[in-house]
Amino acid sequence: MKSSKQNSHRQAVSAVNLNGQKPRSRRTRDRAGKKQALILAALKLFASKGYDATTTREIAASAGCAEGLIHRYFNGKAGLLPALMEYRVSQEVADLAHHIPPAPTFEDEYLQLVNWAVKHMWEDREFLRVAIPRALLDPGFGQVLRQVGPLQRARAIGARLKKFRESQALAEEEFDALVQSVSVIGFMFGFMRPAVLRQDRKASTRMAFVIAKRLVRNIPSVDPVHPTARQAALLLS
Amino acid sequence: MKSSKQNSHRQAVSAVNLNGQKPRSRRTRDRAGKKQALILAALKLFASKGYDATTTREIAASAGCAEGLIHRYFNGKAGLLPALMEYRVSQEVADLAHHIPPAPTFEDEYLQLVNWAVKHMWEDREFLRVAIPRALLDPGFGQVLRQVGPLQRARAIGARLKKFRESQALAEEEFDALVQSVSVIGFMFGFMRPAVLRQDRKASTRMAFVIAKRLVRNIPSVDPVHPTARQAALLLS
Amino acid sequence: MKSSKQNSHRQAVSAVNLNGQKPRSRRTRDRAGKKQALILAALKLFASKGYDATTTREIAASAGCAEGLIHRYFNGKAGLLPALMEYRVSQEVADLAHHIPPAPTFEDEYLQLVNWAVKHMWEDREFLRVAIPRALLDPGFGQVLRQVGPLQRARAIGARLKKFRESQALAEEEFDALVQSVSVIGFMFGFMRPAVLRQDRKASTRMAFVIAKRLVRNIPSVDPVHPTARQAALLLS
Amino acid sequence: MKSSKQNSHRQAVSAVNLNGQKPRSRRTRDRAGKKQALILAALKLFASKGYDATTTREIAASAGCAEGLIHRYFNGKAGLLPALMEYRVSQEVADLAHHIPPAPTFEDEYLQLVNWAVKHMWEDREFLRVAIPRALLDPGFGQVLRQVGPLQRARAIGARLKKFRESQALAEEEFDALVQSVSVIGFMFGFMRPAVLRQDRKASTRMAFVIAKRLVRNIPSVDPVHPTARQAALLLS
DNA sequence: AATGAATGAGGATTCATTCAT
DNA sequence: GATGAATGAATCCTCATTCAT
Repeated sequence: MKSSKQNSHRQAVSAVNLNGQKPRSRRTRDRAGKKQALILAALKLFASKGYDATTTREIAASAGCAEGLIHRYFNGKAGLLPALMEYRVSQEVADLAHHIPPAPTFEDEYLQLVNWAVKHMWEDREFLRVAIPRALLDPGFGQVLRQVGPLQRARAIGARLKKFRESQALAEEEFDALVQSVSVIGFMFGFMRPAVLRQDRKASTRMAFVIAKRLVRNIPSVDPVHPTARQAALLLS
Repeated sequence: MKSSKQNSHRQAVSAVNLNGQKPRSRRTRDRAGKKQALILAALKLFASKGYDATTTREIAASAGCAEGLIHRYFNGKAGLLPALMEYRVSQEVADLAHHIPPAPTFEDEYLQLVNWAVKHMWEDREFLRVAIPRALLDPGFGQVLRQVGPLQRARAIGARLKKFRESQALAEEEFDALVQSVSVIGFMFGFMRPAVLRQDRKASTRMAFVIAKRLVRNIPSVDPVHPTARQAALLLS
Repeated sequence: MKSSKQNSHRQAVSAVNLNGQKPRSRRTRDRAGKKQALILAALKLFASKGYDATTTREIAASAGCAEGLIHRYFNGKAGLLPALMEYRVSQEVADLAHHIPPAPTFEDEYLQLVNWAVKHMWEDREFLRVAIPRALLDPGFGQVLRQVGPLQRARAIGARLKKFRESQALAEEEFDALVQSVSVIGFMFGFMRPAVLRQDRKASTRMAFVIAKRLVRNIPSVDPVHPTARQAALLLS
Repeated sequence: MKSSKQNSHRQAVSAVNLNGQKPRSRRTRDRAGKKQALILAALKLFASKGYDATTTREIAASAGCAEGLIHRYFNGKAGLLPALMEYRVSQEVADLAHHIPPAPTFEDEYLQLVNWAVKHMWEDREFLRVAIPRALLDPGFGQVLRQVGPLQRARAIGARLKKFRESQALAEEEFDALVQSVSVIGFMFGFMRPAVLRQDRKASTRMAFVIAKRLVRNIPSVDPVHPTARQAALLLS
C-alpha cells in the first residue's frame, strides 16, 4: 500500500533552540505577526546579500517561522517584493507632515526639507537597497517605485513650499525643479554616496547643505517673473 | 552565433592562414576578440536581465564562443564583473577632455559640463545598470566604482572650472560642492530618472538644466568689473 | 564580490564506489549510451515503484550518470515517458514476423498466435506496468498506446490469418473479433492475471489456451472436404 | 502530463441534509456522512487525476470538510484506498443476483452474463481507474482486488451456469474457463478498450458479444468428456 | 587551445501531517 | 470533536563549473 515516499516527518523538536535565545512557542497562530516577521526578515536579508543570494530558508529561519509560510502568504519568494513595497508605503504615511514643523521662511523651509530628505533616505537605505536593483530589472516596478517615492514626496514638499510668497515669484518650472531637488539631494547625499559609494556620511550631509544653500539663494519675493529665469528659458528653447 | 557550425568554419579559416599571413597575430586577435565579445555580451545581458538571471550559457552563446572560455579567461562568471569595470574604464579615458571644448565663462563651462554629464550618464546606462546593484552588494565594489566614476570625473571637472577666476571667489567647500553637483545632476537626471524610474528623458534633461542654472547663478567674482556678479553680491549682503 | 551562494563544488570523488561494483570511468562522453541507460533505469524503477514514487535521483543513480542529464536529454522526468514509448516501439519491430513461423492450418495459426501473445505480454510486463497507469491518466497517451499496441498487433495478426481459406467463411465482424481476441487473451492471461492480480502464471496460460481452443473450434470452411468443419456447420444450422 | 493544480474549490456540500431528517442522529449521521463524502470525493479525484496528483486539500475541499478528518478517520491519505475498496465491496453485494433474472438456456444465460459484465465494468470504471494502478504497485492490493473482484464474481457466475445440464458435459477446466471468460470479456470490452484505450464503446460492446457467441457455440449436452477437450489437454502437456 | 557534454550542489516549492484553537 | 494554519521533509530542476575530446 505504501507509496514508500511518504513523509516520515518530525518527531518532537527540542523546545529550546541551540542558542537558547528564542523560546518561540513552536506552532502559534499569528498570521499578521508572522507575515510582518517574514517581511522584515526579507528586507534585512535582501538588503544585505541581495535578492538572489538570499534563500527562502534563510528568510524563514530569520523570521522564526516555517519556510512554507512564504509560499502560503506571499506566493513564493517573488511575492515578498510587492509585500515589501506595501509595507514600506504604509509606514511612510505622513512621515513628513508629522515630524517636520513648518519653518518661518521659504529658505528655512527648503533647507530643513532637504535636511529631512537626506536623513530620511539614509534611514530608508535598506529598502532602497532592495528597491533599486528591482527597478533596474523591472520597468513596472520602476514606475510604481516612482509613484510611491519621488512623486508622493514631491506632492508633500510642493505643498509645504507653496505657502510662501517666494514661490509665486518663481516660474512654475523653477518651482518644480526646486521641489524635485529636495529628493534629488536627499537621494544622492543621503543614500547613494554614503550607502552605495561608501563615502563619509557627515561630509555628504554637509555638502548636501552647501548645495541646497546655493539653490535657494536670492529668491526674489516680489517680481513674479525673474529676468534670469527668463534668460534661462530663452537659452534652453 | 550558432555553435554547431563552428568546427567546419574554423578549419576553413585556418586553411587560409596557411598562405603565409601572420599566423601569430591570428591567435592573439582571436583571443582578444573573444574576450571582448564575452565582455560585451555579458554587459548587455547583465544590464537587461540582471547578473543572477543571466546564465553563462547565454553569455557564451551571445558572444559566439564556448562556455568554458568564461572560466579560462575570467575565472568564472564572477570574474566578468571586474573585467567589465576595466573595460569601461579603458573606454572612458579622456572622454571629457576630447569631446568638450572649453567655454568662455564659468557659467557656460559649468552648464555645458552638466549637460555633458547628463548625456554621458544616459549613454553609460548599461554599465550603470550592472555596476549599481553590484555596488549595493559589495562595499569594495562601491569604493572602486567611486574611484573610477565620481572621483575621476570630479578631478577632470575641477580642473576645467579652476581656471576661471570665479572659482577663487568661492569657498573651497562651495567650489567642491559645485564640482560634485555636476555628477550628481548627471546621475540623477541622466540615469536615475529616465533609466530607473522611467520618467521622460527630455523633461529630465530640462529640469537638470534649470537646477544647474540656479546653482551657478550669482557667483561672486573677484573681478569688480563683472556687473551681474556685483549686483548679486550687493543684493545678497 | 562573491555572491556567497556560489557553487563550491565537488572536490575529488573516490574513484571506487562504496560497493566497488561499478568502476564507471567518471565523465565519459557517450550520449546514446547514457540515454539508453536512463531509459532502462526509468523503465525498471517506474515499473516497480510507480512513476511518482520514483525520484530522478534514483533514476540517475541506477543509470550510473548525473541527474542533470535527465533534464538535458528528456526535458525532465516527464519526458522519460514518451522516450520510454519510443524505445519500446523500436524494439517491438517485426517481432511477430521474425519469431513465429507460419502454421499449416487456421486453427494452429490462431493458437500459436495466442500463445505468442500471452508470452509476449508477460515479457513486456514492465512496460505495461508503466504504460497502463499513464493511459488511465492521460487520454492522449491512451490513444497512442492503442496505436502502437493493439492496433499494430491486430494488423500483423490479421495478415497472418487472412491467408487461410477459413477466413473467407467468417463474417468480417467475426474475423475481426477473432483477430482482436488474440490480443485480449494475451493481455488478460499474459499480463493482468499473472502480473496484476498475482495469479499463477501456468494456470493462466493454460486457461488462455482452453479459451482460445473454444474460440476457433468449428470454423466453417468453404472447402467441403474438411469433415469436422462440415459436421459443425450441420450441427449449427 | 502536467498535474495542472487547478483550483477546483468547494461548492457547498450537504445542502441535502437540510430537509429535516432525524436531527437526533445528527452526530452519527455527520460522521458517517463525512466519511462517505470523503470516500466519494477521493474516488472521483483519484480516478480523474491519479492518486499522487490528488492532494488531501482537494479531497477535503471537494468533500466539504476539513483536511484533518482524512487523518482522523482514515489515518492519512493512504488509508483512503482500503476504505475505497471496502466501500466498493459493500455496494457490489448481490448486484448480480438482484439485477439479472435467470435465463432459460445455458447460452442465453452466458450471453446475458457477459452483457452484464461489460456494462458493469464500464459503470465501475472510476473504481477500476484507481484500483488497477494500485494493484500494479502493491502485490498485496492485487491479491485483495482479485478476491473481491474476479473471484467473487466467478463464484456467482459459476453458480448461475452450474444449473444447466450443459455444464456437466464440459470438462471442469472448460467450465472454469467459460466462467472466467465472462469477467475477461467484461473487463476488456467494458473497461480497457473504451475507458483506457479510448475506443468506441458501442463497437466494443458489439465485439464482446460476437466473441461470447463463439465461445458458447456447440456445447454438447450429453457426452460428459468431450474428445476435443481431451486433445487440448494432450497438446498442452 | 577551445569546446560543450557531463556533473551535482543548492534552491524554490509542494503537500501530507500535526496540533493549537 | 472538528478545523485549517503551521510545519518542514523531500523533490524536481537549474546552471556554474569541470574536464574528456
